Amino acid sequence: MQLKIGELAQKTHVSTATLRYYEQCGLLSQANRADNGYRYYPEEAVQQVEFIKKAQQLGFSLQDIQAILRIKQAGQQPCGVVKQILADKIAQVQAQLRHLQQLEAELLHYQAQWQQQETANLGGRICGLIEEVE
Amino acid sequence: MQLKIGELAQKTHVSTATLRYYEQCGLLSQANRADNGYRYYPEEAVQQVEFIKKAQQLGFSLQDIQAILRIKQAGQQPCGVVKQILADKIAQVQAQLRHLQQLEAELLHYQAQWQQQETANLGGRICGLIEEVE
DNA sequence: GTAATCCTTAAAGTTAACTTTAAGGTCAAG
DNA sequence: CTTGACCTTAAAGTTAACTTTAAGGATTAC
Repeated sequence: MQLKIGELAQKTHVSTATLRYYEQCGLLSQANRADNGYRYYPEEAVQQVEFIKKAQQLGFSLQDIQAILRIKQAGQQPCGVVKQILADKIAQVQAQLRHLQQLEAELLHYQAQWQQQETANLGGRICGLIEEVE
Repeated sequence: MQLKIGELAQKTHVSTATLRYYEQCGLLSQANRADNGYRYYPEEAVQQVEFIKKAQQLGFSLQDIQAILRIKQAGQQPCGVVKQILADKIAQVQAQLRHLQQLEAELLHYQAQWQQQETANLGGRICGLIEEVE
């Protein structure tokens, strides 16, 4: 069951233009072409696009993702270069995790602080911020 | 001890052009001006710039960071709107944490798998990836 | 006092990741 | 057999977050 580009677009919620762009960037290479020139994608393309989107949400650039995809696709015969890329990526992810956890703690702290104030004495005071929120 | 823009730039490893740009975006407002027009920053500006950089590394846009800064600066009199922004931000951060943890697990899995192969039977085989690495 | 270094602004240029436009070929329905 | 939805490419436009350039005034070092 091969997918035309529009079908892949629908399934992944990514525009056809973006899919062609990903191909151009080397993130999505395996589209077979029919005689009329149409691209036909295998089912796995759906997971691949979803992976790209997820990785992007985590703050990776398309170049980063290309490197990660190479790692994933290698699967069987890795070499030193690729291992190094993977080790770097893991270190980055772990650093990011630590920072995010710290930010989470900070934000939760503010939330808790405000919850307290709410239940305390803020009778009819106006929030000085509303005007600045666009 | 007020800092000139170049001094703030040195302390934060952010270019003077970027600092002016942040001011223009409303992320850095409190620079006092001397008679000659020079900006003079209070010491706290250093933490503020560092916060911006950290948040950025976590994948927040300058707009996001503006919203977070408002939350932090509010500190005392929050209102419903701001609380909502904070709650959203916490949810986002937590979702991001979950995804990152999953990615970490995946990458660690590949790393472990490869380590095993290494110690096994890969006698003199060439890594099929090297050519593809640009 | 003059050269190097720092500051000012406004505006143009850059890169990533797209989106939009233009100009055209293909296919399925009526 | 033509209309509308889908596909093709190449190229130009967009947005965020900067950087660079240009033109000029202020400060510091000798």
